[in-house]
Amino acid sequence: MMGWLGMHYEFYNRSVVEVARDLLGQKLVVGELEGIITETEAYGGSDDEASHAYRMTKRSAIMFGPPGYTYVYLIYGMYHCLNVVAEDVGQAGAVLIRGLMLPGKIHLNGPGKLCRYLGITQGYNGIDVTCNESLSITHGVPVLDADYIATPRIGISKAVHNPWRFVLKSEMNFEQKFIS
DNA sequence: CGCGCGATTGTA
DNA sequence: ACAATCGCGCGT
Repeated sequence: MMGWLGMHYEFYNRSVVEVARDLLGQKLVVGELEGIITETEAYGGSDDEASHAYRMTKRSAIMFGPPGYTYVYLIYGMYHCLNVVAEDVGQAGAVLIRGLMLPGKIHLNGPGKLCRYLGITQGYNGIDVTCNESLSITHGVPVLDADYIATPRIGISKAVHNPWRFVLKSEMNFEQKFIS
């Protein structure tokens, strides 16, 4: 395919923590909607108790498969979460997309709100984002080391200390406007 | 086959 | 703080 600006297989075929970090600033395109990824989290395999792929199950099997595929799951019976599989085949890993900045400064903070706005449901599970029309990830804005922070992951009860959540600093400022 | 819980969010 | 809401995973 000529003129394809999307991230390639090799981009996702790396350490899931690196992929999570490097997805910051990239552009997520879903149908007619698009936005810059502002927040991610890395989830691993048998070494990560907080991950669905801590053990291989029917649901988490896709996290063991080839990188670059979507992993969409239902959480709390009412919200969906969008992930992109990382690491090589046989090595589990996926990046949770937690924040998106749309044109017009519309900020989707939170994985559930993000999927609800974009219309992402279970039908988006198992899509190869490196060659798909309805959902793709392309080059966005440059992100320097000084532009993001790493923190512990949100909403988990195990492996709580791993600093595998990545947030663009501009989003941190954005969030802080709503405190107090 | 039954049961508890979760990578969340909006409301009180 | 807490309810909403349901499919998955694990134990029986």
